[in-house]
Formats: sequence, C-alpha cells, structure tokens
Amino acid sequence: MKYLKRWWSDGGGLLHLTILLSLAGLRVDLDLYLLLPPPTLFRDELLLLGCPTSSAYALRPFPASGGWRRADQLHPKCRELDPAALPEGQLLREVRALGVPFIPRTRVDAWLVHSVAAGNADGAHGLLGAAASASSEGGVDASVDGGSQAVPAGGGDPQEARSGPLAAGEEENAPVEPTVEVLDAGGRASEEIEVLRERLEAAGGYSSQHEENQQRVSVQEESLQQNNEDENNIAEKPDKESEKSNESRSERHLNVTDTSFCLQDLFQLLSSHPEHSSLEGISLGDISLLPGSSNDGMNSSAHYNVNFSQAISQDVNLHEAMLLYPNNTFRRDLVARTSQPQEPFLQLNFTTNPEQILSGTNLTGFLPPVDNQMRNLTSQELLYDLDVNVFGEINLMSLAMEEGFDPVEVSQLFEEPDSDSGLSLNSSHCSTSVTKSNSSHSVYEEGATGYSDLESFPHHDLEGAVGYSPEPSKLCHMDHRSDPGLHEEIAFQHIFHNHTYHLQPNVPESTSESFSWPGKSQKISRLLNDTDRNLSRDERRAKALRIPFSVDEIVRMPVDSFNRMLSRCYLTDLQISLIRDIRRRGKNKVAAQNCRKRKLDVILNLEDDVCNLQAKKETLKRERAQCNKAINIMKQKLHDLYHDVFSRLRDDQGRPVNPNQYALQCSHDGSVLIVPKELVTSSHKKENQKGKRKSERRN
DNA sequence: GTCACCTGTCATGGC
DNA sequence: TAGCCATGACAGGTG
Repeated sequence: MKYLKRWWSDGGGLLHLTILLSLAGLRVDLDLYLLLPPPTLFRDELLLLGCPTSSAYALRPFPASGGWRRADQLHPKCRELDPAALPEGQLLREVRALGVPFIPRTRVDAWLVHSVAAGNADGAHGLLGAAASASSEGGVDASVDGGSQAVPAGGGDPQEARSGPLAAGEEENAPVEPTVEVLDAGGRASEEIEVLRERLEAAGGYSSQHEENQQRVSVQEESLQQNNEDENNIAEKPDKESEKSNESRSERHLNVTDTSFCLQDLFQLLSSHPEHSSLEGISLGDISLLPGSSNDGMNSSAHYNVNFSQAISQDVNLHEAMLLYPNNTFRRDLVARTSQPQEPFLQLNFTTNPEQILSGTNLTGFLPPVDNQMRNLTSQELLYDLDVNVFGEINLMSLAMEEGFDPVEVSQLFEEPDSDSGLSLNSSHCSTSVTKSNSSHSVYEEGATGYSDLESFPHHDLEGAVGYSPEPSKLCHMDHRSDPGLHEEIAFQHIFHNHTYHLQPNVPESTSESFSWPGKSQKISRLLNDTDRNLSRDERRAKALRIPFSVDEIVRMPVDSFNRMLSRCYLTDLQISLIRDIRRRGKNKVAAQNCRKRKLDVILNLEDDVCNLQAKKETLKRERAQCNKAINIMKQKLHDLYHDVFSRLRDDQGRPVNPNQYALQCSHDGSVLIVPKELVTSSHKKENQKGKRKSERRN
C-alpha cells in the first residue's frame, strides 16, 4: 500500500492511497486520490481540474476477474443516472435524491477513485466516471468511456482528466505484496500534483488573495448551510426507500460512503468467488462495512462526512487484515473494535476528526472521544470545524498559545534531564499530552479551532505510526515556489492510516473479549519509540514546537532565505529562538565534524610524514653504509697503491725508501714528492688547526 | 567500574 | 556588526 499526502501552502492537498490486495491469486489495485481543495476553492475551480464533484463517480467500473464491472453490477439506483446529461447542481441533487452516497460540498469536494487492476493489464484504464458507466449499457469499454465522459458534465476536460493524477496503468505492475511506502518528492504522484496545481493556478482560483478567500469561505458556508438543510430534507426519502427495499447487500449499505460502497463492491466480488473469499478465514459475505447507517438519521451531510472518514479506514483495514491478522483473527478484530463504543474513530466523522483523513493518521486512542453532543452538531458547525481543522491543523504552538496553552508546559516539554542544553521533550511529554488532549476535546465541543497534536499524545496510545516530517505551518504564508532557496517539498509527510475496521454495532460483544488490541498498540508504540529515538534532539524539539521546517533545511538554508523565512512566517519567539539555536548548533556541528575531519587528516598526514621520514632515514643509512664500504675499499686500494709506489722507489744509492720515514705528498700542480714524515706531520697539524678554526667560524 | 573513543555542544577568536 | 568558521574544552554516550 502506498499513500502520499501532500499539502499546499494554502491548505489544499492531495491524498493518494494505493491499496494493493492480493487475495488468493486475485490481485486488486485500488488507487484513491483525495483532492482536498483549499478552504476557498469553489466547485467551479475544482472542476477546472477535471475532477468530478459528485460521488456518483464513485460508482466506478470495477473489475471482476479481469473485466470491468458491468453496468448491471452497479448500484441499481445509479444505472439510470447520466451525469453528463445533467446540469451542474442538478446532478448532485439527483444523486442525493437517489440516496446514493456522495460527498457533500464540503472542503472535500472531490474525490477520485482510480483504476482497479485485477491482475490483468486491462484493469488499468479505469478512470472515475462510474456514473456514466452506470448509464451505459454495460461492458468494459462503456464503463471506461463513461468515466471520461462524466468529467465534462461538471465542466471539466475529459482529456485533462485522463492525463491527470488518475492516468491509467501505472499501478498494474505494482508489487503484489502489501507494502507501505511514502512516495518521494520526485515521484510520479508529486509531479501529477504539480500539474493539478498549475491548472488550478492557471484558472486563477488557487492563488487568490487571502481576504477574498475568507469572504468566499463565508459565502460558501452560507450556501452550504442552505444546501445541507435541503439535503437533509431530500435525504429522508431514500432512507424510507432503503427501509422498504430488500435489495442486495450493497443497497443495505446505501448510506455508506463512496469508498465503503466501493469496498462493498470488492466484497461482492470476492464473495462471488468463494474460492477466493476464504482467504485468511474471512467470510467476506458476512462483513458489513458500516453500522446501520440507513436508520441513524445520518443522511445529512454530516453523515456523509462520517462515512467518508470511515471509508479511508476501511480501505486500509483490508491491508491491515492481511498484514496483522493473518490467523483468522480478522473478524474478531473487527468485532472488537466495533464493539468499543468509546473508541473515537467509530464515532468521529470526517468533520469532527479531519486529521484522520488529512494526516492519514490513525488517531484512535488519543483523540478525544466524541460524545453525543458532538454528534448532534449541525452540519454548519461540522463544516466549520472542517474549515479550521482540516486546513489549519498545524502550528501547534501558535494555536496552543491562542487557546490558552500554558507556556510553562511548553518549557517543561523542553526539559530533558540528560540534555546538556536543558532543552528536550520527552520527560514531561505525557502529562502535557493529556492536558492538550483534554483541551482539544473541549475545543471540539466548543466547535472552535481544534487540533490534534500528534506529538502531544503519548506514543503508546498511537495506533498509527507517524514519521516525523515537518508540516508547513498554517500561519506560514511564505511562498515556497517563489523562493528558490527554500525547499518546495517541505509539505511531504508520511501518512499512516487508520486501521480501524467498522462493523455493525449489533455484532455480539462477546467476541470482543478475545481481541487483544494492546498487543498491536505496543507494537506500534515500539515502532514509534524507535522512530522517535532516531530523531535528534533538535528534531524532537522542532517537532514539539511544530517548527514548519526540517532541521536540515534550517541548517542548510542560505542566510538570506533563512532570514526571509523568519520574517515571512508568523512564528513565536520560542519558535524563532529554537530555529536559530538549531541553525547555530547545526552549523557548529558540521563545523566540528569538519574540524575533526581536518584534524584527523592532519594526524594522518603527519603519520604519513613520519613513515616517509623513517623510510628516508633507512635509505640514508643504507647509503651511508654503502659509502663507508666504498671508502674503506678506496682506503685499502690507496694503502696498497702507497706500498706499491714505495716498493718501487729508490734513493740516490739505489736502496729502497723506507715508508716509515718518508711519505708521498701530492702538490697542487699534480707533482708527487717524497717528503720526510716529520715535515708532513707538522704541516698536517697546521692544516688541521686551520680547518678547525674555519669550521668553528662556520658554526 | 574504568577507559578510550566518538559526538554534540559551548565558548572564543579570527575573518 | 552580524554571521560564519575554526578550534579547544567539556560532557555524555557507548563499546
């Protein structure tokens, strides 16, 4: 499973879920692109992306053993629906009137379901447009074409939609084994995001002024409120119809979200292949995706939000089921989790717990439980929460301060006993987390700005691992694209999904007793702890203060960019101080490393010099020995020559010259004289004395 | 427990 | 003058 989330500086983002399922030889690749427009992105702007705005498209073609889902396999109420023939707005109303699950015009205004490949290459050509496929006569090609035709119904360009993030065929060769990885900034998805972004910017709706956005948000919220009221009225009809109808299982979950519907399709598919559905002991036919949503009065927009949130979790639950519960524990897990009424995730909807979708993080266990009062919030309130929560989740410090967060707690957060600088995180983390969690809960209840500070929660409560990657602050308005000195990929973040699986609440509770959830929690807790331990102290500090830049960026950033960053971003004094400290320490750390490296190089060079000198010394010694040897040879030869010369010398009387009384002396002109030794010794002494004097003068 | 080594950090000075 | 860099000194972690 791959997933990518990328946030843009104005609050928009795109969530990419790639779910690879390998079920008894049947491979299913699910790609979900959740385009999360910025708060002020309007429907028309969104349509410029070629994105459908109705979840009718979620009724997409679905492969059945190598073929596309036929139209007659689609939701029966959508078979007659032709979004291409309906004007904008009417389509949505029609879909809603049919009781087909849809995504209301909240901030999550479009969501796209990518191709499904069932082990054959043909499955890669799916592209949305299930509603159009529903209106078609059925068959593979009709479904595919319907997808492309459906886009212009909302004003988009089908060609662009084809070339968009849902470009087909890239996942069909993906590894079958479920894996979790985060696409890097240079990946295909990121490039596609940039294409989308450029389109949106070209449309002039993406980079609009903040003030205009605010006004548009207010206007949109008013219209949304009105729409939601209308929707509530309309939604009552399908509820009644759904109660009367006794249709397929998918209809029994009429009010589930698009994703749940899609997964229901998957389950149907698997159920239709009992030889496959027996995988891991899962009786797919018995799996109900959501509790009786048709009777809970949740047909309002809030209800759709609820299911949208759960939809993501369901997708990942399949993955989780295969990864974590291979031994027939899947159902027990489902039952257990469903039977936990206090588990927040089951109660939270997308609006009340947007971080689950935005961060893709399973916050179950540490997000404050949402009580009935929360569930009774009006759609407008929920949408307002969505505004502030979804697109303004970060900047913990600022928000914390604004929400009355005690700075002392922050300072305590930075007290680390083993820290030489007195700054750290861990020790007082848990207590602080509890406070924050509680405050967050109250914030939710008040309908005001809420945040879910992952860092603030104890790790052992986490069910989804969160790799730290600084997110751009909500209050940071600097344009990374215009600043070449800054990285544009700051917003990349690891996403870990909610692995909660939802079942109907009437599942016997007895089965939940056999479920040992803490085991998994401990596993992930260890994972988190290991991950956290891998972080440096500054990284943990930056994480705690929600510094919107990574330590590496802070350190390596040129000074001009660094100063611009500090001036453009609305950072607290504490954050600025920490950023400067991080930069100073980071620079000094690198300098120290370089210094030690140089010092080590110097030492190594000196050692090399020593070795070289020692070798040279040995060489000189050898040369000296050779010279001495040569000198001795020369001396011997000279001695022999000397005696040979004296043996041939004769005095005036013809007698041999005694070498003990005479000596040979070479004059400057080359002549050789026979001199008595007494004279030679006296002259030698004088010369030796002169030489000593000269040498003494030289010294 | 001690020691050597590595690494991070701070203080300081030079550029 | 601010910032960067180099370096000595110190402390904590680790084998």
